[in-house]
Amino acid sequence: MDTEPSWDFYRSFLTVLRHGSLSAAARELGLTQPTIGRHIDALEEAVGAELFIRSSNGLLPTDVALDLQPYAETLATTAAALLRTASSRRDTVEGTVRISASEVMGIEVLPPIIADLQEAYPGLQVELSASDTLEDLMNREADIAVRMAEPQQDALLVRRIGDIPLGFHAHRHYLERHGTPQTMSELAGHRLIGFDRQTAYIRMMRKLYPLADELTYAFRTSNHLAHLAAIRAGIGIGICQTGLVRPNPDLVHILAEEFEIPLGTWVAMHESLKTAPRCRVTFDALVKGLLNYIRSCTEARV
Amino acid sequence: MDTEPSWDFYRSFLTVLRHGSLSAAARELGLTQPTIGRHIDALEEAVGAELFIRSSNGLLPTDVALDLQPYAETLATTAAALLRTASSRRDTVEGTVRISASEVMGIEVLPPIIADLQEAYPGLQVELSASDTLEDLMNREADIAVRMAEPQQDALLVRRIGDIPLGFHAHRHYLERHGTPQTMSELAGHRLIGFDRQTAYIRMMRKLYPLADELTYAFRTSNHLAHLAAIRAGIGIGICQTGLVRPNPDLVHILAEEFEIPLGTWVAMHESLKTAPRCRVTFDALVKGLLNYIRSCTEARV
DNA sequence: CGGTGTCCATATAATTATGTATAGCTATGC
DNA sequence: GCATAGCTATACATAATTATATGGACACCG
Repeated sequence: MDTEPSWDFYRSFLTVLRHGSLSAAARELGLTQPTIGRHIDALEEAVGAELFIRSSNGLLPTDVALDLQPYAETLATTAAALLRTASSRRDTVEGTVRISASEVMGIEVLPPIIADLQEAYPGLQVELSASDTLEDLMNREADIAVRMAEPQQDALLVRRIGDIPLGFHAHRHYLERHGTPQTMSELAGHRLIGFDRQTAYIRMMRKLYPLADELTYAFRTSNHLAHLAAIRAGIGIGICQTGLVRPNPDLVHILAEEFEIPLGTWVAMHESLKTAPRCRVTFDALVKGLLNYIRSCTEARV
Repeated sequence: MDTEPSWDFYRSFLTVLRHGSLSAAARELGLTQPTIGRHIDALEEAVGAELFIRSSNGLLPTDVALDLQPYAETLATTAAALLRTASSRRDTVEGTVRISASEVMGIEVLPPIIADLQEAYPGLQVELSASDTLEDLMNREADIAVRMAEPQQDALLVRRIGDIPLGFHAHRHYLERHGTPQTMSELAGHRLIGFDRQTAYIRMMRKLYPLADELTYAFRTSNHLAHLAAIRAGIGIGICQTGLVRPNPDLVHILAEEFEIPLGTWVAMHESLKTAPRCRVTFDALVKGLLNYIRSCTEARV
């Protein structure tokens, strides 16, 4: 180990890995293709291993390169987190805050909450990662996360919001054509919208309502947004948050008395961010907004 | 945010933070003081905040700089981990593996195990971090850790080794002068070696043997090695691993029947490292070596 | 089959970053 | 009170890195 390679080489390495070519990586980083090529050469020289197999239509990563990718990704997220923290003034609510949430929450529930937040703090920029893959708060991939399962890590500031009620819903058009089931067992004859793969709360449902195992589904998707869209399109009967359909009078909550799954909700952020004003106010706004949202879900049922 | 700052600036920033001066950082990195100074200038420019207060005898970090330090430390450990992984050949046992262990384990127990390991694999370099502050396996601060508490994280490959027995020990010279206690209550009149602060197994001891609360101590230290040295020097009666005193016939295990605390022991590494040969063999060697060590502790009692 | 767009590799020129040398400041010790 | 040793800031020459320009390889398509 002669001398440590420039950390910029890691950035070039990761960008090539992501884009699959020197040229594309160069465009991404605002550099030129020969420069990126030299970086990769230098890194290969430094570690004594071939990282890419070059061809005239791109670079193919070797196994070694793939082994290194997670480290390089961590470097990138950490550098981004550092920059976020540094660029926000310490005494005012400014800068960027990165929120992680599930697709459904990020698209259906959070936008109005974030709108209010930004109304109050115009200097605050919000980066929303709406994805069902968990981002790690410990590695600072996100500053704040909305989670549907209790975060286990120490060093996290966690606030439990409550339970979002899930229930069966369908479009009025569908019910007019197929009738409205009055009991769980009547579901059997209906066009049901189901999930592709097992998630935590699907397993919970199967346990609480064993009937679910015997139902047949007309439409299945692993994407919760697609599931919701199917309900809204009148494809059939599906499960979603009761609060999501309330604004639309054409969507009907059915079997409200017979069936409900509570979906626990938490907001979490890293302990050390609680002194950063931009995180503090965002955390508080999410807590307040989600409490309101849950209240609205419950009111809808009455 | 015009263009992202060079990642090398973060390295310079961290080094200045650690050493407190541009000159010292420059020596550390093999660069020169003006270069480091320019890096800091550029980083301050990029983030729009003052990071250090310059004076003629060094640089004093601002609060902003201190906020950023943990991120920079993460960058450094990640870069080091990347380099460790990259520099080890994938098909052979070569390269550097970093082990984290407590001071006592790292100094008293592990060296012979590591010696055997390196006998078998001459190409393997071992970096031992013997410290009682936990290093985080998730952040790759270490590749493998020997822990006296069960690691809780997912994504860790954890192997429980068993219990290392702790007991009261004293030097023969001490016992000749002060007598050998035959019961727990006889400890009251003795010169005892105690701990400064509460650790997990001290709390456990107080629960199992409430007597401990009433004892008075002739010598206290929070450093386990110093505790052990005190026993070896004949200062009095103290607690240590039974296996540590066996090679020395002058050290006597007392109250063996009346008192024993089991110290649970685990070896852990990140799941993703199990395919890296250098980590795999080190993990296995630690497990095997520690199992042997525990066996030797137990035999010593008979 | 030739045109077009993509890619990488290489040589050369322009730019940038770096090292050297030096001056100025502060603390410490004799 | 002066000498020494530590530090930072600046000016300038140099070395290193970068961009530019070009050539060759491969795939796609009419």
